[in-house]
Amino acid sequence: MKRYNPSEIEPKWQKIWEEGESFAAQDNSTKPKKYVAGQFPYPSGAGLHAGHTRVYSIVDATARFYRQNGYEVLNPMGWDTFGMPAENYAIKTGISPQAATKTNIANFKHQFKRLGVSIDWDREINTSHPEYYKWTQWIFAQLYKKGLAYRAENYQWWCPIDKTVLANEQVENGKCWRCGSEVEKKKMRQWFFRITKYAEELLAGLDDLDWPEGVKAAQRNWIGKSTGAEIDFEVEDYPHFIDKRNPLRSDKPFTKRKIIQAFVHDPKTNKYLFVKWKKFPWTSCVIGGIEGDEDAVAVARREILEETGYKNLKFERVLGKLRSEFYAANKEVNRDTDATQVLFTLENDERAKVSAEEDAIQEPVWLDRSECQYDDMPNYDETMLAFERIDGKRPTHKITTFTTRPDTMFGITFLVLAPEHPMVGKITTEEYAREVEKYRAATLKKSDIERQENKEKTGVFTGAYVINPANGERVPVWAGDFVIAGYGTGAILATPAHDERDWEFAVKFNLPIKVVLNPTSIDSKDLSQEIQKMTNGDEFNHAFHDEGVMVNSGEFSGLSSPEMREKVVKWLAQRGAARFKTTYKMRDWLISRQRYWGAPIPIAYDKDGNEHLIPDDQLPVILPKIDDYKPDDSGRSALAKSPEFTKVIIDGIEMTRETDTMDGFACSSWYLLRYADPRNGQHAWDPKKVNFWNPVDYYVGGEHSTTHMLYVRMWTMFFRELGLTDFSEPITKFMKNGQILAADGTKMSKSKGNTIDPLEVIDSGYGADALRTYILFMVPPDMDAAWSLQGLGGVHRFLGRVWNLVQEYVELSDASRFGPPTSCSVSEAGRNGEKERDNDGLNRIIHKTIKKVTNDMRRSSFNTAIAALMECTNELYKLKENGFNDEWRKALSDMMLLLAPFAPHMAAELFEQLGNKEMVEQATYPTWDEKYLVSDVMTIAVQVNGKLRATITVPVDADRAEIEKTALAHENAAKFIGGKKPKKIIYVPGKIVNVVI
RNA sequence: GGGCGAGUGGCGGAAUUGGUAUACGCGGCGGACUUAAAAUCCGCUGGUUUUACGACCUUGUGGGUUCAAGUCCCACCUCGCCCACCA
Repeated sequence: MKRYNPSEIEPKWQKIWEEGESFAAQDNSTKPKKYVAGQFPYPSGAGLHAGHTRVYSIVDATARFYRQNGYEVLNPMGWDTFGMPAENYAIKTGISPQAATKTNIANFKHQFKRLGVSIDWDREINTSHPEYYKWTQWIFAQLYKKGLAYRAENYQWWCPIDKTVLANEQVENGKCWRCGSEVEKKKMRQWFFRITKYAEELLAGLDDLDWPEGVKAAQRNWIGKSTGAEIDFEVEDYPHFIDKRNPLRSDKPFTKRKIIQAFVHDPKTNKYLFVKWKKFPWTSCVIGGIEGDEDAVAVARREILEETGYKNLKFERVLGKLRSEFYAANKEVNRDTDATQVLFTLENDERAKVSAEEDAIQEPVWLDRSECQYDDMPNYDETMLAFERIDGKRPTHKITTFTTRPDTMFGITFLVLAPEHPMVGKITTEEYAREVEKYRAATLKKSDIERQENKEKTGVFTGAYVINPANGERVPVWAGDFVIAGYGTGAILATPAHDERDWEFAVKFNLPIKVVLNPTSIDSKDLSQEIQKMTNGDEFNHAFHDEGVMVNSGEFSGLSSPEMREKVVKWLAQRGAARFKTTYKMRDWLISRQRYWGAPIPIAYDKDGNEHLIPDDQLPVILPKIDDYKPDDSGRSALAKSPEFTKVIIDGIEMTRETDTMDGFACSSWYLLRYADPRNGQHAWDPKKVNFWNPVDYYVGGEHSTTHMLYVRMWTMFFRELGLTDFSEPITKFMKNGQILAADGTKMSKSKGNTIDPLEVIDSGYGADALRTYILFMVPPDMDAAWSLQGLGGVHRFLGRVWNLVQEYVELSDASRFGPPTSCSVSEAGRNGEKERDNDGLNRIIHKTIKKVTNDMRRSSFNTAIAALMECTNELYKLKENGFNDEWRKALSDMMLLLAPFAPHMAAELFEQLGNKEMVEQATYPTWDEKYLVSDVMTIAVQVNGKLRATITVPVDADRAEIEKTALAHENAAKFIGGKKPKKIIYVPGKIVNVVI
């Protein structure tokens, strides 16, 4: 008897498959299609690892299963070849990425073939081949034409020593991975794809996908939708000017002076109250000095009365502030004034007597809006600023914040801007300018990791204030790096009593905490006390951020927080100060890389720096072979050093090419479509072929595919808009494969030396079949699993048993040495009810297994399917003690068909040895017949009060009464029933009798 | 902090719809074959208890629903993974 020797049969069948092109997918098939694919690999120099083996064992078992089940199956393979490793290798060794890639692909392909995977190699693609990236560039052009590819400024990591841009993962503790020097963030022009346009569609589409919930959740989280409101805060204006007619004199001392500027509006005439100076050709509003902490409004009221006699005034609001510097000749000082502007309405024109002194120098006048210019203020624009406020027009300076909790509006005690926020530079007062600038610079240097690790809040006061539009309160504005520039508006309103982060910030910088929300269970006084304790740092150290009832919120007090959210935004919206807003965490996709080894971006610039698409007939923009792959001093890729590359003529005009290349994710965002039509030289694909094969029915990939799969989805949505596909979701079912861990349960890594080399496993005598079957058997496909050599041995032993069983049968059958036929088939013996053994007859075993394996394959439960085949083998071993007969040939053949998706070489070999002319991978998958599964008896569990007390065997056609009678009569059951009358008897047909007493 | 998932023998795991928990494999023990070993084959293998039949306990912990719970509900504990100052 021949021993199982995979090293003999595996090469034999691999050769047959290759020569017969057994797995070529037919475009014009009339069969239903199944498109099965694993995420294509990056062919590294190290060759296949255990993870690859896992992915493609899952893919191949599924592909083979559907192929045997009458589907036209597309199971392609390609290479994701662009990327940093090849480029770094080239910089180090001088071996071109093209050459290294070629070698690696050849090695990967060879290794895949040794696994015996059923791939249609005619459809092989390679993203770094011009035939492929021509179309990647073409797709870029389509996106560009629709405004979905654009250039914008963006902060990038920059190493000043290497003079190169670094990716996030190349920055280690704020230092360059290569030279160890401190890196900084630099503003650079970068290319983006506008994926945010699809945010809502990407989110909504998830609901209908047959993907693992965890993967869907990760995408939802990545998209990060949140609904809230944008709220505008007027900056308390404080424009500064120097009186040009009265310039400062450097030899004179400075004095500070606080003043008010009082405006009175008469609604009847729509005029404004001013005073005209009698001795000078000046007209101005009422002006007066403030002493100490005096109330500006009271001062204004008094000054108006003193200077003009008007006394019935209604206070409207404080408008803001103006600051000026000038030389006051009469006092011989440089004066720095800080003017608070206050507006009143005239209720009636009753006047008091003005003092003789005042009367002598000035008289009141009523002016139209257009006439209102202060003669003593030289800068007309600054003057107008104050009047724009009088007119109720929009303020010139505002800060827009995003919040999900507008209900806490009345609890705002400060604002925080991201340090990078453009308003920071504009609003910061001179006094704080140095500190703010220092902080800003320090923040830009911090790596993201540092920002993450150091959770301690940092920030600086800008010196500026804004007005809370809900209650008119003055609110200080801070800059802090816990606010992220790219999210929302890069500015937040802080309600420390009701937000953890604001809380921390307030505590650290000793800012006020104002409670405006109570849990319903505690009345308002209680919570204030709690908060008081919190601020004292006692028992409580956190904010209350749940829903509740509003307090201290003006007319909104008493509303529930969700109710308030709606109402306060609507209320503010009437004044143009707020609007409902949905934001997404997801940013546009940055695709430009200052790297050589990628698909060149098909853009050129004219003399004036205008962008021009490379025309279609000049595609592809070929990546030229160069000698030195190092990026040059400009921080651009090595391509910039090639004048032949950079120079291009478009429509007769000489231009300079873009030297950035595209992110590898761009290349992998459409490869699943290219497989449907991989050799098309005229188009990216023929929609007819793509609409036949795609979307992918079964896609296998690792957990790091969240972004990859978002990008694939976005592109597909775009293609659908262009009419290039009929569908907008590219992947119908996704299987997230788990990792293979080392035997000690830790991650495999070269440095630890605990990796498993699949080729070594094959060569050491186990063979590809045992390797594949073991990998699928160890755990369900989506679970992590630790490698076990003993486990592999067990599966190898199982395959050996299958082999020996078939050998035994074949040898006996060839020699025609079967004894007289034994009645081991239910089809004959079972029906006649001759022998009890017939319940375990050949057909029953096989059909039971067919059913189990088929159903398990449909739900990708490979481990249990293989377990069923092991069980089947064990049972056949017992059965063969009674001798073989002719029925075994069919039974064993069927078993080979079930085994083929896992151990295709052995199945093919044994299927052939069993005398089948067909190839196992083309032969029809067996179906089960229920008639073999029904036995003439069944086993019923007997429970008393829910506890198992006995099992009884009854004829299948026994009726309920009979079964209950048998159950009650059972010795052990009767013991527990103890002669009592059952209250109730539950009978679950074919399974259980439960006697309740 | 947020999200997702998982806790079942000595180990990996099975139990698909609430219906005989521990399939299958590993490991362990015993046996057959062998001069011997390997390989192969056969049997036993959750715990406590019992001569035995059996009984009692057991799916992270504590409650609940139900004739019946690994499975459903509530609370808690532990672990893993992903995202993470996202307002």
